[in-house]
Amino acid sequence: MDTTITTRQLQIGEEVRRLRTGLGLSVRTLAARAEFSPSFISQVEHGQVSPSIASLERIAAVLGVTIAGLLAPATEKLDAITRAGDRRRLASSWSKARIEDLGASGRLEAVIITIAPGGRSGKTPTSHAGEELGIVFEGDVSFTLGEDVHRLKRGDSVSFSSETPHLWENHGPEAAQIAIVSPRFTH
Amino acid sequence: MDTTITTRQLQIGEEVRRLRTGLGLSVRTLAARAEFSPSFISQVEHGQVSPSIASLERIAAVLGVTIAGLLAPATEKLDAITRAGDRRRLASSWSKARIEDLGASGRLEAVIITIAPGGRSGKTPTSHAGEELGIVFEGDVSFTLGEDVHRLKRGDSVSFSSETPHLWENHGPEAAQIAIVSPRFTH
DNA sequence: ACGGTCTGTTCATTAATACTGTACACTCGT
DNA sequence: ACGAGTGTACAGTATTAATGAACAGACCGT
Repeated sequence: MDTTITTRQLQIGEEVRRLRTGLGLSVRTLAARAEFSPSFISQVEHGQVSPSIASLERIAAVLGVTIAGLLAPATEKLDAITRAGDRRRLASSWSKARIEDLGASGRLEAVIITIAPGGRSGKTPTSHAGEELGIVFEGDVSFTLGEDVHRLKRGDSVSFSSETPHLWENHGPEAAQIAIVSPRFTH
Repeated sequence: MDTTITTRQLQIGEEVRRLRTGLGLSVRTLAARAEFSPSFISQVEHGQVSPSIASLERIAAVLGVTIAGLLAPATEKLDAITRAGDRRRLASSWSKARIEDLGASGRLEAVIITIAPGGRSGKTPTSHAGEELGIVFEGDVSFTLGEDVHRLKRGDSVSFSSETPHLWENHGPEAAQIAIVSPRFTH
């Protein structure tokens, strides 16, 4: 037989089961709605098969998620509140800035950055994988994105691919704060 | 033959091709590294096959992304700035609240909600698929999450699974603002 | 005790299709 | 004109996804 079971298949299987039981569905009813045999669903949940995208999609549809929802299962530390005065401080290479964690649970990762006057995220714009959404929480900042420099004020937001070279700076006389959120794609 | 081509398969194919050409790889070299035939890679890129998870993972590994990166490809409208006074207003069923778009590009979706005194997100806590990260931008709000009610002030943040019943309320005398970010899993 | 009906799992068999191999058409340097 | 690169088309097969039947256990009412 030699049924090879990979980690990812197990991961998907666990997520399917978690969602199915959460919806109060039995293996048979899920199978019926997705038009599969019950045994197949069981095998999927045990990671014994490597379903095709098309098959997974039919299963995901019944569970009310997209296929990506099955493949990037949320980490467990959800439902957490972080008080403004009680944030975990993160190490950083920024000059004159403090980076604090807003909770990196689930599929999102968020930090809030306090930049002292004259502080910036680096000497030159940086470029890395991923994507970011920034909201200016306090103060005035100048934000370099690619070729352009934007002056952002409280309430302004920016959504960009992290591959575009970017740089945050605080030229103003007072401390500025920006909240930055990015999607997690940890395996 | 009757080769059925689904939208999702095309989507994956386009993403594979985008990543491959971005890395300067030819169909043959990608095939060799992932240990597939060139024709198979071509078929995948054209959405003519529905590869198994295991196969897709081998391809994703060569391309330097996770499988979720292939399945939840970013939408194109990236690198956009939204000014505080220039946000697109969204329709909502909230009472005494204004919901504005912060840009739903890429894999993130963000809104900022202004709740008038006495306003709330609904009569009872709602529960739906997904996940949210909220940051109180202005004012005091009370936030119900499951059984607990939390009083949140400016700068406080909360990260939770949308499946947990939740409700936003503004009991204070002044308008409150919260920014909410969630990962997109739109097909 | 007894059916009856639900639950999920195992495993050999098969029907489907993922994947291959070969052939093709095309562009680019030499 | 050749060789070496590019990507694509298509018929075939070998893999395996998916099935079906039979299984053991839990629960219910009679």
